[in-house]
Amino acid sequence: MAGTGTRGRRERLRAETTAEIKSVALELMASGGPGAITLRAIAREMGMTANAIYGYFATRDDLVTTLINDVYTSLANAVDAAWDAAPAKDPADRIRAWAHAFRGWALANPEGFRLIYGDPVPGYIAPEDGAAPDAAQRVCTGLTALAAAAWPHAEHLYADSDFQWSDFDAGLLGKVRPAFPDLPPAAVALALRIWGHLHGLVSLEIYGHLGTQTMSPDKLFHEELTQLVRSLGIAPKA
Amino acid sequence: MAGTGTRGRRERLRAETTAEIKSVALELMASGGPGAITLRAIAREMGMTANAIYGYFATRDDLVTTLINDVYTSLANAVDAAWDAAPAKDPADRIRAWAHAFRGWALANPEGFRLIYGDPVPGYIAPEDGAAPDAAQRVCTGLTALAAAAWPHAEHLYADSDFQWSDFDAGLLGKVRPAFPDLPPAAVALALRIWGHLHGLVSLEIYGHLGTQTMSPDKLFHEELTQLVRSLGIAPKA
DNA sequence: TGCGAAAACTATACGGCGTGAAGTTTCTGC
DNA sequence: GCAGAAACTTCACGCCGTATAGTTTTCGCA
Repeated sequence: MAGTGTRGRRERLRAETTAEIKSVALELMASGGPGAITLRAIAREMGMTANAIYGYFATRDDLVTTLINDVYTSLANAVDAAWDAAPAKDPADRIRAWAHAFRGWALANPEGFRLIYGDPVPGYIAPEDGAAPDAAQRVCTGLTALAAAAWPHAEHLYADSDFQWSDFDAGLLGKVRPAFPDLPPAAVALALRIWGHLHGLVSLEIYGHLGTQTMSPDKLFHEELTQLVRSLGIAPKA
Repeated sequence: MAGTGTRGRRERLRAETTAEIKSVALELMASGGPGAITLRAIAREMGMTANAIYGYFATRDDLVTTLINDVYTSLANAVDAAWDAAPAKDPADRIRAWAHAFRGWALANPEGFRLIYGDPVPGYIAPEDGAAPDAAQRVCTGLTALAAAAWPHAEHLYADSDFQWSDFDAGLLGKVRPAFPDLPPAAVALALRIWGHLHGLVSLEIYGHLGTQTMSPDKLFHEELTQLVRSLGIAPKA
């Protein structure tokens, strides 16, 4: 009995230290950008030696990967929650809610956005599996739900496109097709296009390229959503 | 006479060395990403000491700034050339040419794209003036020309939007308004939106986020252009 | 033509980085 | 109580940017 208790204690301490490392790393990223994530800085902040961290993460890239996983999951949670919270009966509102959640999360976590979608740290190479790709697929699945909501209105726009299922990643389709059995491949293309549109505007804004051209990125994004909803054939809300 | 000749010689040598530094830096960037741009690596490649480079660039950030200026100018030249080469009488073709030039340049110079639109090197802070912002405005001006070409067809979509001139950067307007005197503020918003759309798709592709979802980014981008031209009210080419 | 100055470059050094190897302390389970 | 594992430190290496001081090459002018 005491044995399992003490083993639990050690594991708990380990988990706490791991959490603290990640938390400190996120703080450093928030204050100094992804480039500020250094093992030595983290260790300094925690009163340890840099090498002590190697007991928790095999390499700095491993730590970054874990952070990306956490951050991407947080983004996926945010947009999923917004989608679920919006009334299902109004596709336009749901789309707007999703998009605003996406941009809102990015503006609230600009360094996280950079970590996910930009160059995180020089030389870092993202692994092909793990929580981050899963979260990316959750985001894409959410986008497809968005496209599915609009598809009855937008279908005619894709009458002469020729997308095949083989144009898309099997992993993504494995989640999407069971959820939306009636959706054609072109609807996935629409989802990716919408992703591109939103990502582009938010990305330009986060990286400061939009701020040098317009004073009202808010208004521009709002206009984007208005036009998006309209182009999907859903009547805009009054 | 000999004096001016020899002075010219020294200046020429200096210019050649400067050019070689930039060229080597671009090679390093192409092979190892923006993070591979290190003074020591450049010097090693050139058979010099790292400190010798300080005679040409005050700091590494200065070198990076110069590279960004060059690269951004090259992008602006590419899209401008494509625009000028396309027949003026067909707005749809011109828009497609511009967009394909944009994506083509990005795919041909992915590291350059990252250098311009991503985090170049950790801790680097871009200056507010110089050739790069100028090139950015050239790109935006080109985009506005694109929006202007489509405006007669697209105007009705913006009937109930409320953009003001004060929503946009004075520097940009200084170039845009004289060139297109009849264009309303909403057309600039349209230009920025188009920029966002194209940038988003290309950015996702360059950073590898699109490749994990679709096997045919080409097809997706082509579809984007088809829908873009259609949404602008220009009849798509058969 | 020769000399003082300026420009180009090297040598050395400092602190920060990721990381590997080896040693030390602390805790755990039998 | 003690073997062993886990946590952590110390030391080391090579990389980076960059500041300072010293050296060599080149130039302009008398």
